[in-house]
Amino acid sequence: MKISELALAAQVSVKTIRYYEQIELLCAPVRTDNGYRHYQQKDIETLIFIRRCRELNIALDDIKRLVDTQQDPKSSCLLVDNIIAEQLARIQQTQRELALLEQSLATLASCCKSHQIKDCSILQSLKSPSVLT
Amino acid sequence: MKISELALAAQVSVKTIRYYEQIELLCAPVRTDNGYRHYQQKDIETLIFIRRCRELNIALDDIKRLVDTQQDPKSSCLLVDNIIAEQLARIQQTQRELALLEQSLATLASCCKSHQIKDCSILQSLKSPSVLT
DNA sequence: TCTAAAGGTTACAGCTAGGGGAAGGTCAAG
DNA sequence: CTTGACCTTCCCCTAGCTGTAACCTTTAGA
Repeated sequence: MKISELALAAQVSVKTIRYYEQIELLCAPVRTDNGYRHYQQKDIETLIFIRRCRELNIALDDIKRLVDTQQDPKSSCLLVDNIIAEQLARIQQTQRELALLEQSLATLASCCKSHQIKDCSILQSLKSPSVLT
Repeated sequence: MKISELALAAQVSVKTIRYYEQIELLCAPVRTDNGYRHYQQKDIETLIFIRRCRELNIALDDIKRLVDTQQDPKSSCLLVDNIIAEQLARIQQTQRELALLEQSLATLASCCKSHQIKDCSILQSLKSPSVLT
């Protein structure tokens, strides 16, 4: 199948497919006589797997490791477990940070009762250190 | 004062100060005879303001608008209110997305009881569409 | 048969918000 | 006089793509 057909089947853009090949996340496919990339059914599965991982916000480097791991059916699950666990930990950490940000912003958003810049409590707060400590 | 002194006073790296000047977020300072940048007291305040905004994850473009707005003390607070409100909305949206991600990852992390890749439930789940729908 | 649109190819630039490091000029202390 | 710390400009690097240009191939319609 051609690249646009793979893109449609896996719900990934043509640009992205070529990018994945460039960073060697996807193997370079055979070419037809006219130089067009020619893909196999198996590539759809791989690409869908990659898309799922991306939807979980897993970094391309880690996805590469996951794809490689699957080449050897006898290898251990440890790598897989670790990548998922670390990703979960990262997301939880980000959530904690965003919760603090949300607090600060919510406080800030509700503090301005003025209409002119010179009296704006938001700007006052951003100039003094009280907001973020 | 010299750039390193400004950097210390505002708790921002020298690199970052030069970058802010380059993107015209900070005004280019006067130069001393040897070509060194020479800053005023006022620059410390501006830079601290910018740093506070960055700590709230506000984009440099928006910060630029906030800095510009402060030049005219008679202008309205609307812009300020909007930027803060939009930033709050963005962060809340990201929080909702991360909560979904966390769910998926947590489910995934706990599902693998195998030790070999070929039986790994995590990989199985990532190949089937069930995880993310 | 000619032509125009649609789709393929490569290569380069750009996005955020800076960080790293090279090559060279300047300044103060010992 | 030299050494080390600091200053300058310049360009490349990050992640994960997306946009654009220039060019080639295939396909459908007049």
